[in-house]
Amino acid sequence: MTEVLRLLTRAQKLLRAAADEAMSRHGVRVGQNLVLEVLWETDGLTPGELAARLQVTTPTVVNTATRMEAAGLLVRRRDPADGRLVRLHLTPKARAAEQPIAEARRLLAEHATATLTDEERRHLHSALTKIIERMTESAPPPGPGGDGD
Amino acid sequence: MTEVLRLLTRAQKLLRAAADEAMSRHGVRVGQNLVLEVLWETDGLTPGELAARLQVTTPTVVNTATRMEAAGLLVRRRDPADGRLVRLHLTPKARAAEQPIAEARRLLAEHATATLTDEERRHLHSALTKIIERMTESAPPPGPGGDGD
DNA sequence: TCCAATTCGATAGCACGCTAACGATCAGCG
DNA sequence: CGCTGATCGTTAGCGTGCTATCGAATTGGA
Repeated sequence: MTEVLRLLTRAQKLLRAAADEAMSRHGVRVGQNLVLEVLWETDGLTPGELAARLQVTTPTVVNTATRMEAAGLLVRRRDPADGRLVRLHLTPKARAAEQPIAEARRLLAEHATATLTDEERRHLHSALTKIIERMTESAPPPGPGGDGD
Repeated sequence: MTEVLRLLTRAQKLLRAAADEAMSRHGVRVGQNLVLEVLWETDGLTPGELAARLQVTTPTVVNTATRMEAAGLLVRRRDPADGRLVRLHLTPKARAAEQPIAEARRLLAEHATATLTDEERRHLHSALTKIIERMTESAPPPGPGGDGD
């Protein structure tokens, strides 16, 4: 029964490692590519907005942004209208990486699911969605005493 | 297509967070419970053996073992026959935590997959296994130029 | 027997996630 | 107009993974 948890962890770890290796060939780490995916679409977001879209905490985005700034992938600009806000803007270097990285990501997904049929992919998609819904809505995990069904 | 990767990451993250919270109530962090699971079964393993079983690197086990030693969950003993080896032995405290932690883990798995039918669980299990096989055997990820099918 | 190579665990340093606490800025009320 | 509270980003510190490197111990060949 707890086997599924193990499989999920293992699969995710393997995929993450493969993604990191693929991304690294384009000068981007696995966590940074998630930031890029959002900023390619909507440049100039704040760390807080980015964190909300990526479903991570703000400090996580701040740290990643610092590394990306050091790597020349983005620049921080204070919002002229609200001095509390910081807006993250991609550099040309980051824009140039869009196509190859998106392609690498697509290839990885294809590779990983190559031995699955379309129906199996749909089932997987559906099952994962159900688990995510389950874990988000009834967030309180089962403790001694039963859960809230 | 890359959607499945996102879902997998998100599901794993939610489950990990829930597991960490559940385990923390028993004084054990999520990474430590994996070490416990193995040592409950086979006490006195070396960090290297443990790492192989958990499919992580040795430094990861060493660090976790250090934290667990500080928490009074295990003790290190040098192997009398081979001075290079360190054997990890659980304390009574760690053994006492076996039942509640195993139960918490079971409840979590049940909770997470509560909205899935048995057939859906089998499909999920099968799909994840296929992905893991795919990623382990043909480890080299798809790079520009095609993969090795 | 003794030295070189191998095999261990430990350490250092990084990426990426988290919570807690801090400082700066803005908004709103008196 | 000024002060209080809310809202930001940042920093500090931790857990869990990784690679690279080091020191200690064992092993095997000369």
